[in-house]
Amino acid sequence: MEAFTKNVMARIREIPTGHVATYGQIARLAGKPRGARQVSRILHSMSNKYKLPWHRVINAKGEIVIKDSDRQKILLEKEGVEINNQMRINLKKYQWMSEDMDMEWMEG
DNA sequence: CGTCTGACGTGGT
DNA sequence: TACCACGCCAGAC
Repeated sequence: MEAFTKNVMARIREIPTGHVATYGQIARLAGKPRGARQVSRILHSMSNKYKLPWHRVINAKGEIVIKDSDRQKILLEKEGVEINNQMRINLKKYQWMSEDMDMEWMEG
């Protein structure tokens, strides 16, 4: 298994309950800014085996895009994350602000 | 090895 | 805001 893959799993475990992170965010934290797709692959193949909080990872638009979206929606709602009918989450409100993103909210 | 496949991101329209 | 095209790169085969 690649070091990157291990990093990704470690980062996913750091996502706090009640918050979400995007695939790209996890990829950056794990050292590969362009590795978002790999994060999705890792989730798909390892989340079961390694018991990862896979439901806390969504795309950059704040949407749940997987087939089993209802399952993910339920898991997130149990943690207090609001999701609308379009399977969308308010990232401003629920995104996990990890160390590499401390400039995000300075734009205004 | 070479080729294909995504639970994605970004920039252009 | 929504949609499209293209780049990305670890695994499966």
